[in-house]
Amino acid sequence: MKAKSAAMLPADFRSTFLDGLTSREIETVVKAAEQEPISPHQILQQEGARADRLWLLVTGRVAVYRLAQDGDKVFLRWGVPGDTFGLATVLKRPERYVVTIEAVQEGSLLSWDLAASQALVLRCPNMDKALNAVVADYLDNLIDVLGAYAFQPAEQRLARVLLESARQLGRSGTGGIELDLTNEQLAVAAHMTVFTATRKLSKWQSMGILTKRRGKIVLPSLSRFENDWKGTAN
Amino acid sequence: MKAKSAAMLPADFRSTFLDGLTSREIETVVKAAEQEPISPHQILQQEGARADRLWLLVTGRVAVYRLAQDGDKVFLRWGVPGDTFGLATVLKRPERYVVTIEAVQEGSLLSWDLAASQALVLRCPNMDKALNAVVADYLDNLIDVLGAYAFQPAEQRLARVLLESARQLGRSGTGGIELDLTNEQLAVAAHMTVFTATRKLSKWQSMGILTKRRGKIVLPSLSRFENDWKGTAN
DNA sequence: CGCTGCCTTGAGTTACATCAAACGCGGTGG
DNA sequence: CCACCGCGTTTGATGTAACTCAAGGCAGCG
Repeated sequence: MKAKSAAMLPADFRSTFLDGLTSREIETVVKAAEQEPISPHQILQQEGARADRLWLLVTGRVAVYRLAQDGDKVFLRWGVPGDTFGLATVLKRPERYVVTIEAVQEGSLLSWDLAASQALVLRCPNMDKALNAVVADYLDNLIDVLGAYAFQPAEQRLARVLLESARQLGRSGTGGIELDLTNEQLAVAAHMTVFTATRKLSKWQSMGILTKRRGKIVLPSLSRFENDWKGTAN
Repeated sequence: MKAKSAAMLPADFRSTFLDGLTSREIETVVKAAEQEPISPHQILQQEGARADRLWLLVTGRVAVYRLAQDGDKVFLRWGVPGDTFGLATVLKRPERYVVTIEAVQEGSLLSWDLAASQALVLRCPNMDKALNAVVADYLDNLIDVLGAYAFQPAEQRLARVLLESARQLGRSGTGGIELDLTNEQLAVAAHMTVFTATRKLSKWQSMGILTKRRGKIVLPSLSRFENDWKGTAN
């Protein structure tokens, strides 16, 4: 299905990638895209496979991870509307995906196949810069993850994951910011077992700095949670 | 000191960055550079500081790390001749370094200040692509580090560090590949204490799959070590 | 009203960090 | 040539965060 115009994007749509282009270029780019719905558990790209499309998440949520040699998933980040993936398609040779991406919510994406994306790079002088910005952002983000998550105790990792996730996926509802995440999803994102995650979360709940129902977490507020948590001397 | 020509680079010099440019562009770029010697412990850039130069390591070795909030260093990678740093100078706004880099050996670098590097981006049409390639490489590397080092047991991290380091910094000598690294440097790179590193290394030595003197490790060969180590059922 | 899947709790185990202490290589000066 | 010194290294004892496994509770759905 060919996308007819930029009008198909939500009004408040923000994307690092598109922001790097002129509005005329955005028009061109969006017109060349195919739109496609996605559903939970669908694998959108697989590391090692030939990178044959560049794509942009329009709605929904995806998980970006890498497969360890022993087969389990090393979570890297969430993908939210506006995020661009499959950059290997245009900037690596041989073009192979380096990460695996799986949808975790209903949603939709815009995509460009190999030929189309390479043509766009030639046609739009700002494409290189726009891609640069996207890659640089990912790099920054990963350095943060490595520096701040990877070599810190489980509790701090979990707290950070909660904050980041709340920022990206939180809906504000009665009593604070609601997050649709199961203990297991949090555990994966914070790189720990479900058991450890449960214990920390329970502890926090009994301290009154968050509340939780099955499959849902509610933080009073971002700054509130951050302060409360730091105040508990770990 | 202005660099006079590309002739000042070693004959066998390889750089992902320069490889992305035409030979005419390389000429232009190198002519615009300043050359500077570096010595151990010298801080070449500091995270958070204003990014005011783009630079290329010509000879020597540097360590790239990030400072955690509690002040200790989170090692990210070695930098070797041909590696480019300070990319934030041209591709981030506001331009701030995101990592700290420290020299660990005598050597030299070529650098371009803020104005010069931005001018080069405008003058050389392939700069964007060349920078892209560099950033994409770093991203790949970081994903590897995250996936393979960060969430694996200490022994596997150390083995990987040895292999990577040998590849980058190893000299081949009598009896195999020699590495000038202290236990402490290895420990930092593999994110563990010196004690743990010592124990693992001693174990391997007593198994006969490597030898070590003070400040030096000798691996029989890359593939040999890799196989031997895997064969020991961890 | 029972079933299924998420969640919780506890007990046992392990890998690794921490700390204290001593060893020995390799340089330096007598 | 020997005595010394300092730093990189080694070893052991101890503590602990987090994983594993087993079992049971409970929410929400049919």
